[in-house]
Amino acid sequence: MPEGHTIHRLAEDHLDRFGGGAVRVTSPQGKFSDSAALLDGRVFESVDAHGKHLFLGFGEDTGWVHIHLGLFGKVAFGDAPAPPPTDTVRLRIASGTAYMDLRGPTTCALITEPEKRAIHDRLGPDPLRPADDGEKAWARVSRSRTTVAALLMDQKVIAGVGNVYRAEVLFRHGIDPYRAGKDLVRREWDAIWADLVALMREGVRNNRIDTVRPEHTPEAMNRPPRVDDHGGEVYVYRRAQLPCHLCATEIRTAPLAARNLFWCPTCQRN
DNA sequence: GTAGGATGCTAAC
DNA sequence: TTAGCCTCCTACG
Repeated sequence: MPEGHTIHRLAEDHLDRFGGGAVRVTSPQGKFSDSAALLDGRVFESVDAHGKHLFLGFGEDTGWVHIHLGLFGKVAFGDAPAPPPTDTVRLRIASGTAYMDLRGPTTCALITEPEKRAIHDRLGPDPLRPADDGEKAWARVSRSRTTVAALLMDQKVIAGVGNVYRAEVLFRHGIDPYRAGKDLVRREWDAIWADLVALMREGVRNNRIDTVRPEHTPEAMNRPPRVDDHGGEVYVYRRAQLPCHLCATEIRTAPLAARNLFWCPTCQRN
């Protein structure tokens, strides 16, 4: 379930469980064995998250574990004692009280501080990083002929937004996903950025994506709650052919930048 | 049992 | 633009 909120939540959860203590590090599946051996027994010092990239810090001399979950990567936490790992566990970190298993990541690698910096440098501002703001993103969006739906998925433009947040934030602002970035006005972008900050912070808090306003919840509208493994309450994501919560128009879907875009053709005409 | 899809991204053409 | 990567789960025979 990896959009930016998941990664920032994982950073917090790792720090809570392992921060400041020595940990056992293994790679039952084998692909991270050499680095795991290097890290085993060291102190878990710090965490960082930028967009969909997670960094686990083991100190200046040792470096960072760089994790990117990709589409199917998953982290599972549990209490000690850790059970025998299954053979798909790429990385296991364990302390006296807790363990975590990482499966199926696109990236799990031990990197240096300069390598970490290079990753930050190629990522755009992240609505979940307190020091970031939408200014640099606006500079790119406002000059681009690319559709706003594609720009929101471009991690060089804005880091952490994925297919759910892109669809939902465009719906919440009534914006036609196919508009070119350069046709947006400043006020629209500022509103999108501010909304992403709020939505994604709530996503970190709840560990899932909810985007419907209080007046549009299932209880408020007297409709059944969403039944979907994704879990959250949303307006359009994966609701193709279902009626829009606000206007009852059929939600549409189409591939855009190799992913399925969802939108309401009636509500999103701006 | 098999196929296909999923909240992602990159390298190669 | 496409294939490829990595895992898990559902739908369909």
